[in-house]
Amino acid sequence: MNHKTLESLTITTVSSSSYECTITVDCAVFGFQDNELRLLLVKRAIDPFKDQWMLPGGIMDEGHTLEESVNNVLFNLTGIHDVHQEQVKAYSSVDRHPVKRVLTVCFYALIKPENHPVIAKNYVSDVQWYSLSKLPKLGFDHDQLAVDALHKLRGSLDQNLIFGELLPDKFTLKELQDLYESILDETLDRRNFRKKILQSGLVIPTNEKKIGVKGGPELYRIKK
Amino acid sequence: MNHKTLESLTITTVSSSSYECTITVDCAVFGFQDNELRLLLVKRAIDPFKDQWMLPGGIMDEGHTLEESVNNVLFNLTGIHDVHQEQVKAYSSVDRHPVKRVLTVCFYALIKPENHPVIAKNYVSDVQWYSLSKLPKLGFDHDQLAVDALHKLRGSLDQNLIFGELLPDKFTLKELQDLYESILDETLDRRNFRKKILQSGLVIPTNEKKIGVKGGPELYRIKK
DNA sequence: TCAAAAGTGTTCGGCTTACACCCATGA
DNA sequence: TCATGGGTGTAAGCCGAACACTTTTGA
Repeated sequence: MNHKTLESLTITTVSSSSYECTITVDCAVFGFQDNELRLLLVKRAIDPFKDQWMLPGGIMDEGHTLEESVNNVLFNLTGIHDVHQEQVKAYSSVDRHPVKRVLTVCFYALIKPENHPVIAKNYVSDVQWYSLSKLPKLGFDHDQLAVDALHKLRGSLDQNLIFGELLPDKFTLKELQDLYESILDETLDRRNFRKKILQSGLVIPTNEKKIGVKGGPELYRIKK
Repeated sequence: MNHKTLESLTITTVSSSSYECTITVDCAVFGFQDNELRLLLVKRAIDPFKDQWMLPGGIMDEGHTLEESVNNVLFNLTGIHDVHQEQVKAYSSVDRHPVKRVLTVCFYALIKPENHPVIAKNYVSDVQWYSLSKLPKLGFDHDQLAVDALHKLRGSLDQNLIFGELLPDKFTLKELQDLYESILDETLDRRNFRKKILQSGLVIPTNEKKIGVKGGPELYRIKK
């Protein structure tokens, strides 16, 4: 443990002399496209890390919470708006930003890409959905943030109905299974998967069939 | 969604004009004492929230990470040092501190109270271990932080060997079970609990018996 | 008509749950 | 000696894992 800063902490109430630090939010936006899980990356148009891919991120603005700032940042960089997000973790290494000290809180969000066309805005020169298996090297420490966000997403698979955020209103069980397999990065038994999902009662058939697909699969929707 | 601050975010790289904000850390320190889980609280000696109980907390100091700051804060307020902690969540409501805007990252830590005598230091007038069932109303939004920290602790019960941080080197299975029951807030079947723990292989007998207790229970220790 | 994908049930093993009596010890 | 707590085993139900064939549809 480091006690070098003992003195600096004897004033422990918040006052105008407190050390302040820039706070940013970054967001791992996941979408399900072409039957696989994808991550939304932006290419940065300015230094540092000019022309490198990274998670969309930006400063937390005055008078707004972290969550509100995530929405603002996503809109300003990619045009995406009104997403629900979950907090992953705060990162505080003193050297994670080369110019000045920055504390970052990372989030993940789940969206349906077909409902959210993306466009590069402001200091971003490009926006792309990347397959998780083909991610480029990311700027800053965003490789780590992306890994942590995926782990968090995985961990919440059982609890939440996260698929509702990622799939269209009507979907086949095959699509749902592909989504699960993408997130977990493992293959699942089709019969056991169907049994588990249908027994949960969270997904119900619509009595419609998806056309243009061999086998004529039933379409399902989230209950309620 | 609120787009009022669109303009303020068009400059999204970090610059000297970025909005800055005081960052603090708070820590829910859990200890196992008198066969129940307890939470370490400090009584604040200064305004705001003078004379109210709360989680120990303080500012993140320049040149140190959040984790290092937690250790510094705990040492400066309670004398506790060198604890391992886990991050719970960041809190960013704009009005959570009555004087100025403060972003707080909350942690939890697990310690053995008998190894960490506590003393009130600096702006703290008292330090006490509180049974979870008898917590007072806490200052700031610390009621919420405490609940969230306990949930996080609960969630990590299965994965980690967290008991190693909370129990003495040698302990009885009854003590371990009491710890689990305290954290989960439910009663467990004694035989099933023993079976599960012993089958896991993470706990092994020492061939010593605890004296001063009826029944003469065997003492166990964490493997390796 | 053929290739591809959808749909469907059963068995097995392991894990969790419920449950009651005897033994060791301190008071 | 007695009251308290420690220690032990078995049976039943539940859940997850493994596994193959028939039906539907688009090409």
